Amino acid sequence: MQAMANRSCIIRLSRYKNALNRLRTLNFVRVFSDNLADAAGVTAAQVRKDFSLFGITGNRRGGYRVDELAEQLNKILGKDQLHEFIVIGVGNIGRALLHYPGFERSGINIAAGFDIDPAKFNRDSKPPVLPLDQLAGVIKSRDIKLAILAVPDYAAQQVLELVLSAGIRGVLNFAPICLKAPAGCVINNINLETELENLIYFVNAANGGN
Amino acid sequence: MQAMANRSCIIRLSRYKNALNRLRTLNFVRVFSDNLADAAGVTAAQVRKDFSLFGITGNRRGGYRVDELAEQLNKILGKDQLHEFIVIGVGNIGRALLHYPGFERSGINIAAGFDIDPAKFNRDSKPPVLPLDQLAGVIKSRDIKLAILAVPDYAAQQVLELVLSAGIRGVLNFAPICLKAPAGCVINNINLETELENLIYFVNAANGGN
DNA sequence: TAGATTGTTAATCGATTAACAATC
DNA sequence: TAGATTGTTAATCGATTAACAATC
Repeated sequence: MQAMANRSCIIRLSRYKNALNRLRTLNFVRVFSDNLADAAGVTAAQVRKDFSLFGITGNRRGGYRVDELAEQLNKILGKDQLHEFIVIGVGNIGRALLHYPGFERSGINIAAGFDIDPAKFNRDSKPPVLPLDQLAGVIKSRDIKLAILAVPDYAAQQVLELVLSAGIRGVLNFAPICLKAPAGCVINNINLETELENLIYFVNAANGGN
Repeated sequence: MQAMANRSCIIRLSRYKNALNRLRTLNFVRVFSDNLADAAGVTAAQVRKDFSLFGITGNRRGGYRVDELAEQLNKILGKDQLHEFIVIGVGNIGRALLHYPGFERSGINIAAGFDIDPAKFNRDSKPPVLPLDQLAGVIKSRDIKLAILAVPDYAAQQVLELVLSAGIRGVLNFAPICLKAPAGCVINNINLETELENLIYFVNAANGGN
């Protein structure tokens, strides 16, 4: 249906969606590209361009209906269905994600955590924490397609291959190593150290650095 | 000295730097733009272009010396000095970051955590967790310029203003709201829900969606 | 209708890539 | 020297922005 959208475009759609949700709680009925642009920190032309890419149309003169627009964006972003994730590696970051309260209200469910350390196992916790050798079984029996990787760098590549062979199609990787996505699989990397280095660079550039 | 580098460019520099560190442990002496390109998932031309932006030169025919290059990248990325951060909001994410082991070995020190909940206070823990009203004092007395924000969305804007007025110049924001950077201050946002939505979109686009 | 906003096309801008002379 | 790789310029590519006719 639509042409190819890149990562930046989809991130903007998420921002528009979040802005709309706020407008919805304020009982707004209509919104203009101008308003969404302000909320998302982009230009109005960009908003309309993004919408046109997905065939989203408004009303010349009357803008967009908040509820209709929210529904269309939700559908594009998969918010109209529940998504099940697993978390692999229950260390600092993994544990935080297992219990992150923001996921529940946004259609994201953490089915289970996995670790190699028996001290971390807990079959009865809210998302259970299970041994790694049960990973393939859980993925297959519950048909899970999405995983969050929060293992140490030296284990990341091996664990990646394990989850991919078990049927995972998308991975959000927190391990501090840049994993490459094989064909038919999507990998997004979040590297905390890199993010901080980035911040440090631009703070230096803005202040001392110039 | 150098022209303006954008976020993508600096992220690539971090990747080159990480690749170099791995080469260093393997006792490599020289490296070619080609090798770094493979490691970072970019083209060799991109590597040389990035270097040229920062006046980094190699040896026509002999590539780059691993140790020299690593040193130059480290300097650009501020790895030649220790950086002190504070963490505001000691919930799931905040607590994970307070104790994230990866920071220590990369020149990043978490000076303290802050929260409003007295149950979280702990003056004696490794990074201490202090009440919010001590925030301005700590920032000023230790001349801290960098903060990680991990508070709920409704508190984020207010806390941002608090830390900025206390002297913070750079913020890594995990609160699920897009904070805008006033002039002279850098804000990088990491929105976990947005990241997962992004992943979901591209997994759908790669499989069902087409 | 008159006025305001969309949807889309064309222009601009910036970043990536290709190419190749310089040179180690 | 001959061969290989850099450093840089020019070409390409893609994304953002501007502009404006369509139209509610």
